[in-house]
Amino acid sequence: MSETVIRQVRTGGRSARIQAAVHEATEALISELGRAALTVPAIAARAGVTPSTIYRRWGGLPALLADVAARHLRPVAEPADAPTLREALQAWVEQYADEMSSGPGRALIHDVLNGSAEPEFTGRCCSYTIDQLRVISDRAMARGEPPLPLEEVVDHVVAPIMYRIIFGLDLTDPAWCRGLVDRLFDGSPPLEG
Amino acid sequence: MSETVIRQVRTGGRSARIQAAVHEATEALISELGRAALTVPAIAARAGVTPSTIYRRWGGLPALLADVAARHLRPVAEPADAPTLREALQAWVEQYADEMSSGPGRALIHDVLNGSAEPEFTGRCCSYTIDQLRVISDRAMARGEPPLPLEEVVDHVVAPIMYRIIFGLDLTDPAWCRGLVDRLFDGSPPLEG
DNA sequence: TGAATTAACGCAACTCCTTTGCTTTAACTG
DNA sequence: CAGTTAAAGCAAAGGAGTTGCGTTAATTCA
Repeated sequence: MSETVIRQVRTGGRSARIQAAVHEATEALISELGRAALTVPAIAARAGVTPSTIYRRWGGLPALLADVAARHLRPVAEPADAPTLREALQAWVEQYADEMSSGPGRALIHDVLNGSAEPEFTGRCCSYTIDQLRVISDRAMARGEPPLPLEEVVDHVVAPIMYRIIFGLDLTDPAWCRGLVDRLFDGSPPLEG
Repeated sequence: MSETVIRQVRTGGRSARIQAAVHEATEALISELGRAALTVPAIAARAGVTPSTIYRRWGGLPALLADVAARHLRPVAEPADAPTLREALQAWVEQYADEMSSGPGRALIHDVLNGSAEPEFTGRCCSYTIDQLRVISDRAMARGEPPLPLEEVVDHVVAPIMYRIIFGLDLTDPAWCRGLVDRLFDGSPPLEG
């Protein structure tokens, strides 16, 4: 016997204000103390809020960090344009790999993955990536070029990069990233060649 | 002025016994209570150990879970053999994807990634994968077939699968996994085709 | 083999994160 | 503008995590 309770969410004034204050406080304390010394009570104090508010809204520190990280991973600008589709993707991949493999980038990814078992925050990150790729693809189509096969780009360009970052492997060779894009455009030879 | 202290680690009797007891207790409590209700004191009590022992040796619950998970992710057997290299890889990928995308598999991966910023446990998992692929490759070479390009297999077969699992995407289409291997062996066409 | 050394565990006290029941505030509804 | 009820504040209780110190036992070396 389960009652379906309609629970309306309040998005207005105070809630929005507190969310902003908590996010701000979190970012400030991360840069001041680092993640090691970060605690919910400390964030609450900085934000002018009681700890129980954070615990009830976010559930705990990992979920809060994931929320903040996911927000940071949202691209601030549209991907750079370039004369050709290949060059545009090349440029985007280079920047993507640089940002994600940097110290702060790895920390953000770590935070997002630690957030929760629920794919709430990870899903957001995937969407950001797809959105960027779609912009690049649409611009190219407007010039008469073929569209990007988005799924293949994710599988064979984005995934290899993220795999190495997530599993702590080096990503210092810029030529390797370019090779991923080249392989996508030029095709790959059958085995044994 | 830094003193380099040689700190020898003790691997003998008691340490090994306690490590085994703690691992056993962890696994038992995971299946009894689930990860949500899991705590270090509970594990310590079950293992007949004081909590401080666990905190000092592992550092905390996430690191302990990562250690246990990494141990579980170690392959129990050599990969299945098959008449040809392609079939052997095909079979391995199918099993790999099945195990990793299952509920328990995703939980183990999550635990390993949450373990620590240090690539201690993630590195182990990568090694397991590479080792399995190397076995498949070596067996094929003994039959006169070409070796597997290990790095390419990781980049274009393993990475796409792991990316989808880690970011909470579906992985229900077995044909998609086969397609990854086919693409590796048959090559991929250049764009715009 | 046996004594010396010291890494690792047990114990206990302490700190403070986390949870929870209740009250108060203020966002939404009609 | 009054009524309803999410969401925040407050405070107390519970429990996770930390640390200093004594004890145990693994390792080394004579």
